[in-house]
Amino acid sequence: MNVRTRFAPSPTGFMHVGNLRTALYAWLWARKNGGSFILRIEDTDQARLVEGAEETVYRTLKTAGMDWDEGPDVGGEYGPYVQSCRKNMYLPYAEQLVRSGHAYYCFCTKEELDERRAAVEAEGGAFKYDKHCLNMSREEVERRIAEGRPYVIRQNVPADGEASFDDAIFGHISVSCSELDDMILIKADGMPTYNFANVIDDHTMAITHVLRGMEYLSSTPKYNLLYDAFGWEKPTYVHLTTIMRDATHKLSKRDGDATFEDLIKLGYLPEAIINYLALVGWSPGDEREFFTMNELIQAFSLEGLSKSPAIFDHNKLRWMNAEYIRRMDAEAYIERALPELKTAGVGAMAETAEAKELFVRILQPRTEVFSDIAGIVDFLARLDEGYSVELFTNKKSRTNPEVCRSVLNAVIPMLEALPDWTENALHDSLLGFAEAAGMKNGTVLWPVRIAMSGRTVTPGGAIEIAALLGRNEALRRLKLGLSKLDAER
RNA sequence: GGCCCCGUGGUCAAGCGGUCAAGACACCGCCCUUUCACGGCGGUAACAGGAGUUCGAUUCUCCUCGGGGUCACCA
Repeated sequence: MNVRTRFAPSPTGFMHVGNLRTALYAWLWARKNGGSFILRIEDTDQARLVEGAEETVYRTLKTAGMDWDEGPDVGGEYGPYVQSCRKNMYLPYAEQLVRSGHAYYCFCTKEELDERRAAVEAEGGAFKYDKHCLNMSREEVERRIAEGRPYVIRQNVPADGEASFDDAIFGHISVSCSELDDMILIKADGMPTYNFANVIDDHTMAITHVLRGMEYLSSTPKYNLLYDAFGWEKPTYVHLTTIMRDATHKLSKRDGDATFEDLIKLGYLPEAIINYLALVGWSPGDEREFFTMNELIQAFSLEGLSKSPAIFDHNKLRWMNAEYIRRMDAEAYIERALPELKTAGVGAMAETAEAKELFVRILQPRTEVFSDIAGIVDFLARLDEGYSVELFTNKKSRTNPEVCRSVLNAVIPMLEALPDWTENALHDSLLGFAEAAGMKNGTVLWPVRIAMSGRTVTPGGAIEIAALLGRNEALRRLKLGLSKLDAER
């Protein structure tokens, strides 16, 4: 079988990660089977169009590493790929259903319907269209159409019997026809509804596997009535579980959950996001966790798809992103980190090859997300001189104000006399002093690092920081630290 | 509310009648160490509840409970 899958977003805004995962699974399934992945834009709701949303879809898919064989921008044999451009294709199919008795014209206005709905709901009932226009004579229908009265075309759902379909992961789903409403196929503006356009498009585009969100699970039996009415072969349905923010809320842009592009801006790597996302709701069945796109294509299977919703775990995404960052080579890392260093105001410190290497060494194992960097290194650009003298006291390093004062008093002139301000020289000098003084390394290095950073937690240690700061600034900070200690006496 | 779907540690998730119920994230402890991080080692922690079926249920069935979805001229 020539597998054809599609991703059919409506251009109503940004692409959240749930959508992206749907696209990913559809893409993987097509690629795994040597089939085609089709991009289709579902813009039948003219009121909800959002400027630029289509480009966002293209951009997101591309940076996520997915390509498409057919779509609005690349064309294809089954075009057009934008539903509004296919507008004229749907009506004939709807009329065919009218002729075969599977659909009918309806002249009830939205206002009338709202009224009836309100009345029924006021009594606690669930409104269902009452087939009010079903038995209108042909002549009457034609007369009204000739008068120019607005109308819709509705599906004529049988009064009884079962509607059902088979889902690749949920199995047989069956619902009684009496539960089903006569859904609108063609709207008053002549546009098809999503429900109808979907059936027509999936069929005319020869889609073999429909991967889409869970929210369509309960309406799919209705679609199948349509397939049966046309006598068409049904695609394989694969309904994907929802990605949740927590146990009771799904992820949504509206509630401030990050979109794919938000995550990219925050400094997440596309490969890490995709890798993580693939694992939310799908398992390869073994213990592997790291996948390249090609490995995902190999490993992907419908059987590995989960039936229950999954909560999006930012924590784990962060961890996975950190893993990807650690695996970058130094060159790629510094290229990505440099802009962050610049915004932190330490770009000038990262100009030489040695300095770059040093930054990579201290930063790469500590970077979970690139946007973290600025906050980690900003102290290098500017010392917050108001730091508390209490920072000098650290039990594990066996320091107290008295010890720190004497260390700094000894170390400042020693470093001033250092011929070369290099990591090696600083290392030998500082550790040599510790040994000579019979102190733990930490006892010497702690006050030096605190004075130079004003922080208890820093990337790298005293030696690295001193090297980065350079002789003048490092000594200035050491002297400042000493004077703070003296002032406390 | 009707209908549909789901229910293994805090989270992801393996399991598909017989397991001491994997693994990962997070958390905790220890080691390494120039703080933190990285790395190494170890630990806490789960089959929602109740009936069945069966020699035997996490696994099959039913009920309860919990959660989600859906009931638009939105997709």
